Amino acid sequence: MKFTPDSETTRQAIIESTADLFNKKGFAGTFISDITAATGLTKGGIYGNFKNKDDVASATLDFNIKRRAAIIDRKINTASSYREKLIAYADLFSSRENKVFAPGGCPLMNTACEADDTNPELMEPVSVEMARWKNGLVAIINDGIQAAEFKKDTNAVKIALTIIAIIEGSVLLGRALKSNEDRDLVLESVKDLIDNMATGSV
Amino acid sequence: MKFTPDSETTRQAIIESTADLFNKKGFAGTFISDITAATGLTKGGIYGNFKNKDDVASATLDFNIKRRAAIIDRKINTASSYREKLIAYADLFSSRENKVFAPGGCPLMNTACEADDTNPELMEPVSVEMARWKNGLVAIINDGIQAAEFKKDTNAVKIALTIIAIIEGSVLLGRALKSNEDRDLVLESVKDLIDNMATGSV
DNA sequence: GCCCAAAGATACCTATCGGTATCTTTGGGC
DNA sequence: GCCCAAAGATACCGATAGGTATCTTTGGGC
Repeated sequence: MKFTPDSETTRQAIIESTADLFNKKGFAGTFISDITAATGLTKGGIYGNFKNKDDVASATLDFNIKRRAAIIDRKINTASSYREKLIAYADLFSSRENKVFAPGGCPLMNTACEADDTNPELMEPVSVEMARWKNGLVAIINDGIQAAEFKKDTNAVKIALTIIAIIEGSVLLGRALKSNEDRDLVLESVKDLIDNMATGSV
Repeated sequence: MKFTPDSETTRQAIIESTADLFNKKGFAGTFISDITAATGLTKGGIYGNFKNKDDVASATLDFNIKRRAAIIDRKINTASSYREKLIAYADLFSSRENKVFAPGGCPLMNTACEADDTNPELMEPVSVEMARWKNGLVAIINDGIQAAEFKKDTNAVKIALTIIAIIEGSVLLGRALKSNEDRDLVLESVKDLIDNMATGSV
């Protein structure tokens, strides 16, 4: 049976009800039987809408990445100053808000860890999104420098990467130490970092 | 056939030749066939020395964690001042030295990402080691405060966690962005963090 | 050099993996 | 209300997963 994507709504339903699965259990740890169980469909239903398991996995990863990005972008856009935009990042990932990720944690980190040495196809969108994240932060920082919110001698790329590192690191720490307090404490360092490059600070 | 651990040297050989495998491909992604291929043994040889795949995986994880800790501890102990000890951390994880991890990256991060929602047994040693890492850093910082190397108002736990976060984040960034430059740039922030809490700085 | 315990090889088992071929249902156009 | 395309269910496939039972080799004690 040649693969022809027919029912776009079913396809979307499969993606949505499988997004958490792949994020939690990973690519190798998620089986077609998990997918049929989660969707209530049978193999026929899955393979009528996707070429194979890889295909479901990439669609799902794409969905998780886009959802994450949308949540972040929405919040960032409401902030007025560049400083606030950066602060918003730290808040967004705190245990209080905690709605950036699908259950299972950051899809970028999860996929990077698993696919890195095994699945370049799955790794590619992660690299692309990570670069987008970095560039977005760099742009905010550079704009903030232009607007005299941040010091002129700020290394935008270094700060941008460090913010990402602290955020992702906080997610890892929170999970490994099973501690929201530790996670939130780390995220305060993002604010310190921003305060340090703000004009007016020493 | 009841399991009795017989040949300690074979057992160790299996662990050593499988350590990289599990770290790269993960628990679900590594098969018994991979283990026999890597060791040159047959199933009989494996199952004579290990109860099951879980057993090989935990032994391997334990090995990777201990190896990582040994490399770190050795280097930290050579540093004379507390400040140098902390600086040594950042250097240790830079792309120049790069010998902390088994191929496949940080076993703590890798295992945390995969096992977190699926395998509490495998997750446990990760939590233990992460706590040990945190406590070790906190101790160094507190000692440094006592020795007047660091400011009195330093939040030791926060700095310790942030150092870990930046280090682990740098590993993730390096892999996702396929960039050693970015990875090393992030690690400079660890030094900045230390400089900021050093007495003598503003 | 014989003997025997134990390490490891061989052969085999069941379950389930990803995937496919075919049958059945269903709902919109006429 | 009949017809038909297409969505999805059923039934099946070979390969291989993890694991076990049994055979074979081997080296140390005597």
